[in-house]
Amino acid sequence: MSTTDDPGLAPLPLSVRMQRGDLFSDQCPSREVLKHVTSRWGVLILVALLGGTHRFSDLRRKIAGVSEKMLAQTLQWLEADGFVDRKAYPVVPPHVEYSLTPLGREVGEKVEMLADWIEFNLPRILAADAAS
Amino acid sequence: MSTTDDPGLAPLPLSVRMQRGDLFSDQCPSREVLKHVTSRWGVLILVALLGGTHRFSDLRRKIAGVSEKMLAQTLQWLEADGFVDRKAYPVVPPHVEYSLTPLGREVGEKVEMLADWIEFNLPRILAADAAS
DNA sequence: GTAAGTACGCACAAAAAGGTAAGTATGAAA
DNA sequence: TTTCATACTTACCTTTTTGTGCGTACTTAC
Repeated sequence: MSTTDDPGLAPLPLSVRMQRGDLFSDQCPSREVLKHVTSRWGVLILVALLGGTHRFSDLRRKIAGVSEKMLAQTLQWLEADGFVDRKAYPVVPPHVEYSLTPLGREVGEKVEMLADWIEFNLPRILAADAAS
Repeated sequence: MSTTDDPGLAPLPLSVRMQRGDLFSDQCPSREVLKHVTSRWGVLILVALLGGTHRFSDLRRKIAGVSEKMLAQTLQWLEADGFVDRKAYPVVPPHVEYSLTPLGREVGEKVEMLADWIEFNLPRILAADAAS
């Protein structure tokens, strides 16, 4: 099966698939996409891949704390959304390379800006935490 | 109690609180902040508040699908992180106004850029979904 | 001979997130 | 007089997410 594991993504009419999404409405599929992109590991994967192609185990080592299961799953979400490109070489010790598609590079950049902002402004945020 | 409900935020030494965060490392507090900001309702709250001050029930109506519980909880996270300002008027039917702090406006803008990108590019993404 | 590395899938379990319903105080509208 | 609206909190339960450990097929290094 090559379809998504999510049974909620029934075939939508073309007219709907042409429209801009609306995150404020309940049923909008953009919420699913947002979920994948902003998921715990999705953010880190996108940022990591902005730095270039990585193998599965490279990502696993770079992103401290991910389990193999979650890394695989999140990569599959991002692949299904068209953000990540997976290239598998049928060699004996498995060899798979992950990279961003053009679409993935675009979201990745937005995500990275957010991630960078948080990293850079952590001190200001922690100061707020302490004051609360 | 005015501290966070999260027992994991023990008092950190000042020297640590001055440093830039690193999302790739496991224990970095920036991951907590990221979690709040990119949480299911956090994104929507920040974007909504970029449009101006809102009352609790205004937010509830604008963000289709949030429960009161999650709205309250997410607002508390964002308040503790210094992104949201809560102003309560001690009148009989409760009246509370939420707005963004300067810090909140900064993250909010990053988040909005991501949200906008997703909404605008939904058609391209759904096309990828269909092709998978 | 045996352990390690690779890129996962699967079953089971724990943890976290989320939803629902009810309660609160009080004034105003129906 | 019953109902509604406000801004939550709390208890309880369900759903979702995440982690853990094991298995795989084969090669290389020890």
